[in-house]
Amino acid sequence: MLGALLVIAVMEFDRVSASTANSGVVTRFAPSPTGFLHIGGARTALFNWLFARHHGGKFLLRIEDTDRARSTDAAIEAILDGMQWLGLNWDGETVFQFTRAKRHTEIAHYLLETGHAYRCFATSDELEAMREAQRAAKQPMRYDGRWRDRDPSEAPTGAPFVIRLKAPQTGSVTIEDRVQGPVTVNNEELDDFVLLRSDGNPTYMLSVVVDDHDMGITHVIRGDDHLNNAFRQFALIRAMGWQEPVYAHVPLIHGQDGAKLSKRHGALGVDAYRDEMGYLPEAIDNYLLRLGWGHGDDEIISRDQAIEWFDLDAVGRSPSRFDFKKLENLNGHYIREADDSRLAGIVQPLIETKIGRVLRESEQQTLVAAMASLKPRAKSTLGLADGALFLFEQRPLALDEAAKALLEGDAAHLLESVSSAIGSSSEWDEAALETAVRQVAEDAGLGLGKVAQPLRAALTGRTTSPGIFDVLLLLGREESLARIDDAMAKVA
RNA sequence: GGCCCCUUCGUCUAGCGGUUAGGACGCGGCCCUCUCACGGCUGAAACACGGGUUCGAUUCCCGUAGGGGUCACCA
Repeated sequence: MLGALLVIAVMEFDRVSASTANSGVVTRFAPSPTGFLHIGGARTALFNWLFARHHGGKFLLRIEDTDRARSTDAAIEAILDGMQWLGLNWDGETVFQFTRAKRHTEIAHYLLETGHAYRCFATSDELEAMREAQRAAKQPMRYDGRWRDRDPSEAPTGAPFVIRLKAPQTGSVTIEDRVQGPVTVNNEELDDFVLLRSDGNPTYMLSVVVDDHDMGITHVIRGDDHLNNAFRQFALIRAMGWQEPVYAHVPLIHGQDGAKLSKRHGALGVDAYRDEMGYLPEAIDNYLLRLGWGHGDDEIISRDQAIEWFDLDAVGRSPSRFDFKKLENLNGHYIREADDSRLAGIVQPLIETKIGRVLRESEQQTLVAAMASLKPRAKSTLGLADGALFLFEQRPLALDEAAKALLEGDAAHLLESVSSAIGSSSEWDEAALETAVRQVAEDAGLGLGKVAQPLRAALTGRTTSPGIFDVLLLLGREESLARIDDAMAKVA
């Protein structure tokens, strides 16, 4: 019953999409949920999204979950979550490919009936032997068409079979790829690939073509590891008499060493870029956009600008290497531009984890206020959290080695002078604090730095921090004086 | 191995027959400066190689080398 409804729905969809096929751009991102949304997939999704938005078209999402053994719900979650985080919203309902298996099967049988496909009874062992022989003879390894013209009655009764496409064996096909340019392959290079497995399940090659057609996809933008598949899919599309989509095969992203991106280099899930490396989504989008695509000398490109400028013709044809340094630089830029309360919201849980307690309301306000002076110093939200940590640490502060060194010598006297100078100040604002501290330095015949550094060590436990007057302001009078006292006690 | 694709500073790229080969990241120096950042100025740094075509090639063509992708009843 459900299946019947599905078929009707698909046929309906089919008709609708066919009537709109020429009027607008429809792209899709079609990940298989066998792992997280990795950075290469994210870029493919971004390009599809930008192209669709640029043309005022639609961007669809299809989960290719036909490999039941390897697909997981967790992976689906990770993909949807990652896309939302990157701001890659898709149009319409998410299509789950597995739910359309019946439709795919029907197409395979239709092809069989119309003579565009045939049953192949060759066993796995038999095919393996064939490939082994080809390997030994240094021949290209491909299915030799042994059942292409044989009568199915020659097979043992009840023997399992697959359905293969009867692909053209002569001539050639040229794909006008929007990124790769015209690419031609001789049909003899292609074999009769499997449409339907012996267990009756459709293969990826069949499913993609049918789904892309039914979903009205006009532009297939994907990694160039699929370029060879495009020729096989072409044969299938033609056998069905369908309209071919425009193809754009984007080069893959490589690691810093030029080898294919692997876990070792950062082919991690986008969630790792967020949680473990502290990147902002807009930084990742901007970086990914500039990887393999350029627009003159422009580097910092807003979302709106990207939509306006993005074009497939400007996508390069050579693979590019992933450079964390540049991503980091972009991340620093976007952190500086980000809203303070948004950043505080990202950083707060990180801080709470580190100090092992929840931030009070007043502390949350301090955190937001601290962002202005912390932002220009951070390259990641992790670093931002680390920079804010001193504000909420418990007294007496644990000093790092360099900070301890700063408190040696006559630091105690200086701190005492500072303490009484700022402690007696009626105002606790930047102007008053600066006047007071500078006066201490001048009286001691020292530069401001000689006073500010020990003070910084006392107040933050570190040797680097935002400007010393910002620190004083953020900490407040009571906490500042108490920390200075702690430090003096420690030195004495 | 067959087929397909690629090749401008270390990296990402601009260039689309005539440029002092531009920008960005990173790196060095200087400035700013209470530290670290930010910011500003500045320096070093590239057309893989060999043939053509052309008055002239980074740019067009062909090789060579190097790199990548792909050759499943996986997607």
